[in-house]
Amino acid sequence: MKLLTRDTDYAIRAVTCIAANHGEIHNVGELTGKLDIPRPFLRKIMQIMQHNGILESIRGKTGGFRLVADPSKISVLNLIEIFQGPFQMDQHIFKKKVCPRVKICVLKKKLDKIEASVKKELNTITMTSLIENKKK
Amino acid sequence: MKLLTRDTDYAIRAVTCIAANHGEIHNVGELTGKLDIPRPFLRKIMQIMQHNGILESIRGKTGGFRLVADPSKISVLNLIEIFQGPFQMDQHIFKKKVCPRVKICVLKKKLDKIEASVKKELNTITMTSLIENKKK
DNA sequence: GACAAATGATACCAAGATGGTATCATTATA
DNA sequence: TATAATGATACCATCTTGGTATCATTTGTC
Repeated sequence: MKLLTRDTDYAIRAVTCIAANHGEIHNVGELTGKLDIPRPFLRKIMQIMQHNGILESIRGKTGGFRLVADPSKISVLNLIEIFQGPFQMDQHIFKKKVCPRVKICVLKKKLDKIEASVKKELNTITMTSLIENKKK
Repeated sequence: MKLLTRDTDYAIRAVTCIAANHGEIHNVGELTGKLDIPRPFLRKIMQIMQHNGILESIRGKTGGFRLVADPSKISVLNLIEIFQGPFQMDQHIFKKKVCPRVKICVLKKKLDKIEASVKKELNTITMTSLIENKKK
């Protein structure tokens, strides 16, 4: 049960890396080298983040991507939901009928509670919190 | 990121159902009817639990399965690990090189902490805790 | 002993998700 | 006008999930 898929993982790397030099334009070629992510795959990921209001793109020869959202407001949860869809860990549990003596509600409730707490935790991990404070 | 896959889900149903009548032999045909699980799939699941010391099998015409482990000591975590392998939510994160200014350790540590707490919670959900106490 | 009905062991399989690649069009700078 | 960036899409191989199918073996009952 992977919490982060590959694209989310890569996205976190890319965003933190860009956020470290906030305001500057970074192109995929540059990031590919820094982050060791396959270039075409990273391109796709960057485009998705652009569609989702995390990045802004500049086209043309000296183009690239720039952070448009506030890095202190982008959480790991945000990126997970962009790349993996709505966060839910207890899909399709006990939808069908079950042995009558089993308290399905207990399990459902406990799992829901776990889910909520994980979600909350993931939301506190912001991009800023992942960047070194010390200069150099 | 599903916490429980289908087999784990089914296994929980089956075990709780069997545990509700502890000591008795239940065959797959009976459980299939009660639990609404495809028969051959349930058979496979039961066999896996037998291999893992949860159930004991009785062969022959009046055979079936019987609970061999203490239902108060079988947790949802146990079943997850049987069907889904070792519980780890942060596989392959940041294995390769990353932008030097990014604190990869922070993310790793936070995810590890989340994982540990989820694991702990899942371990407290035992089969007994899912069975109705009231007779009938 | 033969039959029926259970499990044991395995092999197979379709659909969807994952982790990418490839291609062509468009934009903008030099 | 050539070059180098992104935009948009289509494609693709592999793995995982959620099963099915088959044949062998065991055991109770007639």
